[in-house]
Amino acid sequence: MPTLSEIQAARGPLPASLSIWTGYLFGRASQQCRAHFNALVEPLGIQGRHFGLLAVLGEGIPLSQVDLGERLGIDRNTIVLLLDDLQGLSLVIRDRDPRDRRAHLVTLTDKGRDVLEKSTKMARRTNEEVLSPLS
Amino acid sequence: MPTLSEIQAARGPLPASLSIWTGYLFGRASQQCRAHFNALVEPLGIQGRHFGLLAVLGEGIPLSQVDLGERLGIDRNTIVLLLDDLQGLSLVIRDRDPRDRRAHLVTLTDKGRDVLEKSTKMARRTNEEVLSPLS
DNA sequence: AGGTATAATCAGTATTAGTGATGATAACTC
DNA sequence: GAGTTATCATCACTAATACTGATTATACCT
Repeated sequence: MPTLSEIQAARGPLPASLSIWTGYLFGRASQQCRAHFNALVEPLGIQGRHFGLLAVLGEGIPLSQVDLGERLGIDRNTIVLLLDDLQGLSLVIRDRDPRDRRAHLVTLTDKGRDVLEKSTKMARRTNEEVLSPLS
Repeated sequence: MPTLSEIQAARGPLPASLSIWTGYLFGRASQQCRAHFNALVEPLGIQGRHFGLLAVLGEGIPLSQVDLGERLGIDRNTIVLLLDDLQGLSLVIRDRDPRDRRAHLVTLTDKGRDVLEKSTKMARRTNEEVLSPLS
């Protein structure tokens, strides 16, 4: 994996005065990755922010929505909305957890696994293209 | 400057399945930097997104708003709003460009230079603290 | 001079994240 | 085991931020 300064150098002429501001570099890089990836997965009906959920669920362990939120650093309320999207596309299922009937256990459907696979390829492509100017 | 994998390792237990998704790492890192920095500069009345403007203007070359937007990757319309904030705090001045009376030349005031200096220190502190878990 | 392009601004909209309240269930306490 | 408190998911509302389109002034081009 590249160093930050390599990334910075590759991103083209950034204001010199901002080179000390690492957070800015992260922001720019994240912005570019997101834009690139979003364009790639748009035909699948999802966005970058859905990918994290799919990827974590792809590990095969059914998780509650709180768990998902904590792992991904996403607010619980936002998780609800993102899962609504994914459920609307039949990519995930919410089942009551028999051990805790307040919670929902979220799992990928077959279609969800398929979309995860496809979008994982897109993620790799995004990495390559966004980081390609390096070496 | 550290490598991405070092940063990732330092950020704590991230879902393994997301390690291929570089954009996610950038996003998380950027999020943390912003939160940390915002808290530090809040007493100065500004936010992270204002810092970029101050820093670029701190180079001493008066720039038009379009130039600022291009350098920072920020929409022209958003630049207007951010400069409104900074002008409201008397940190910048907008003067008509005598060579192109459509454009405004934006420069730092003395107070702006002072705030830039202080917030630059905060930026350094943020870098250190956010990246400190590395060696 | 007339047509086209650009700079800044504004008003409106869209997107997204965050807050507070609610109903259901669980865990705890006595 | 009844009552209190805490937690999970959801919803409705709000806040923050970014994007769109229109407008005005000025420049450029021929």
